[in-house]
Amino acid sequence: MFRGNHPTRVDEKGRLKVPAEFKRRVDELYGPQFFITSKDGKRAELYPMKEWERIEDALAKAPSSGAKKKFLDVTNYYGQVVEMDAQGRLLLPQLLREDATLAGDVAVLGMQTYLVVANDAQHRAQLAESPLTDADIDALGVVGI
Amino acid sequence: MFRGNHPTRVDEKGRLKVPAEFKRRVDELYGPQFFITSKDGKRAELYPMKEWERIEDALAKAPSSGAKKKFLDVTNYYGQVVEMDAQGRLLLPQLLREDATLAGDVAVLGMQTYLVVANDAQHRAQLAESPLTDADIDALGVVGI
DNA sequence: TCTTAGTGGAAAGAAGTGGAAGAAAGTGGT
DNA sequence: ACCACTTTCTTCCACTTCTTTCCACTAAGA
Repeated sequence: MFRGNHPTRVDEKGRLKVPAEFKRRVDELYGPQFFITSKDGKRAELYPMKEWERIEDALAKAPSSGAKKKFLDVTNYYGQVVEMDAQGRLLLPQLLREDATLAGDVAVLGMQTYLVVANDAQHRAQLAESPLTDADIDALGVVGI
Repeated sequence: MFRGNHPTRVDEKGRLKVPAEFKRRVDELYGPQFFITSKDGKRAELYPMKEWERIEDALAKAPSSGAKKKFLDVTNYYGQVVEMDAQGRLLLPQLLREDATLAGDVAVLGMQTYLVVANDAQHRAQLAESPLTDADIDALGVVGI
């Protein structure tokens, strides 16, 4: 399980340094292979290969639909299989770097089964724009929050 | 399995450079022969010959229908058997190059068993036109995305 | 001070590109 | 009908550019 925010940097070659905390988990639970993609072109999502394959399988079983087609179109457009180097760096796909403004300082968020990489300023703006409401929390139906 | 997007170029002779990542897979699993066609004239689809033959077989067993006739009509209209050269290039059928505006920068998308070649700008425009919404994602009902 | 995390960059190798030379196909004239 | 010429197509060679990998240094924390 990936948890929390670990700020890191993207160098001029477009390489993302995977924060040590996340790298430990990756080494332990998964291999060095990732599927890096995006659902909106605004932030990168890093799926350990196993997790992405699980999603592909689930998707293959789902009936054809507009949503499914759109999902495949966009995730395949931004997506690339990428291998982490010995120093724990991932070369982000160029299209995604450009569209999501991923350069210099970025935030890496643990989202349970995958990681999100976002431009810090952009991410703050989005949080401000669509904040979590009481109604959202109620809808989750989770006790103790 | 073909996955993700590997941008490449079509030169003035109409030759598509197959991205190295995809070429490796082709060399490994299939031969250099492809069936290049389209279902809508808007983007090219590249089927390794084996995969296309599998489709033909399935089609031969299906009962005659309007859908089948239309499928054969359009795929045979645009279709051509093409062999990859030693440098990993495919000469795209001229009709398809014209109708799908395949020149200069193009996106090559891995769709599991086949590849899609699309004009980059055109594909982006389509993504922008019908974006993937939160509701779409909810509708998929897949855990962990 | 020692160990672990993070960074930069050089060298080797792979990928991509253009174009020249050879082959094939098409055309016209005797 | 055959030959010669022209033009187009195809294949392959050679160069350039980019990518990847790995080494070594710096910085930070224990």
